[in-house]
Amino acid sequence: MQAAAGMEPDLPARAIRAAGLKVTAPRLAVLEMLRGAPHSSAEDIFAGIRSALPGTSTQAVYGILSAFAAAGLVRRFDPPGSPTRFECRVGDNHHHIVCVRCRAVRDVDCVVGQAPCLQPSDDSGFVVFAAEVTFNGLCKTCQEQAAHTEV
Amino acid sequence: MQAAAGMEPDLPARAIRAAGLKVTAPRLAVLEMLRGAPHSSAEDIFAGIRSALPGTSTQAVYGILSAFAAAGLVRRFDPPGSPTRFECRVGDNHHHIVCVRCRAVRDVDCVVGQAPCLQPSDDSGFVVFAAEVTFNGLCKTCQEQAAHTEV
DNA sequence: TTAGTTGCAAAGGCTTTGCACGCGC
DNA sequence: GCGCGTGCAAAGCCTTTGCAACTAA
Repeated sequence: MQAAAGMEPDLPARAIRAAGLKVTAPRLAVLEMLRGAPHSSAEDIFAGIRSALPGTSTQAVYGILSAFAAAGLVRRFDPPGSPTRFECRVGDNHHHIVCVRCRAVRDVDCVVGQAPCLQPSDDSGFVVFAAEVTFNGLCKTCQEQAAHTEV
Repeated sequence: MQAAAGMEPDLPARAIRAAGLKVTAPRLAVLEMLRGAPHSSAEDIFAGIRSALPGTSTQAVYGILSAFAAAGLVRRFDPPGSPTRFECRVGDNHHHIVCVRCRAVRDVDCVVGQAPCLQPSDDSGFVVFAAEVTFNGLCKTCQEQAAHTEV
């Protein structure tokens, strides 16, 4: 978000249009929210844009996110046991660490490099499009708290 | 765990008891069903054991599966967009290919070997317990059908 | 103008929770 | 006998669907 003179490139609007979708206020709000807060759930986004666009409903957010995901504008991510998250980073095949305690999500790049685990040892006739890697762990904060709890 | 004369080893019962859980008819049925049909959902299992144990309810199945998962007897697997699946294979870190069309699930071992992608490039202070790798693809059958449909 | 989007309402699927009865140990 | 596990009922959360009004193009 760089202030500029005259006409801004307005990246979000361009991205939406480039994806073949119409540019609307709710869509802009959703995309900008997602740029600022990756790994947001539909509910998070709804809460985040509610103040700016009071008329927008949860279902509208779901619809927008579905449209974005279908257009390849955002990527879905389903952490086990919590609602679907969305993020803007698409194209690069990064993965996620999820804290099993506080559900925090963090991006990580795979050790292997560009195309990480895209090659299963035995494809069994499957054609593989993409690989989702989810690391389950404990974030730093939760490690400390868990040490105190001492289960 | 060697087969013995006279008394059957009764693996499922032993496994349940070894996990510190009481052995009951529904639990045996669930575990045996899972041995024969890996990647079953709670609903699948419910349907599978209903004939043998008509009194067992869906909620009971959920409870049993939760207890098994907590005891490390079974492993949960959440394919994006479909209900949670369960499987008996635990300990070995195998992964899954999911057909995006028919939702079929297949086990695969990772290319890397024993501890596949357990080492994220940047752990950010996280302690990683496990890595879930999910390959999204198209199974052989769906490939052929998709070729005809020709989207 | 025209097609795509939004708003509103409602339903749907999957899963969890609460409490009394029953069974394994 | 004791305590865990089950059965039954109900609610909960997340998400999708349907239709009318609206707005971007």
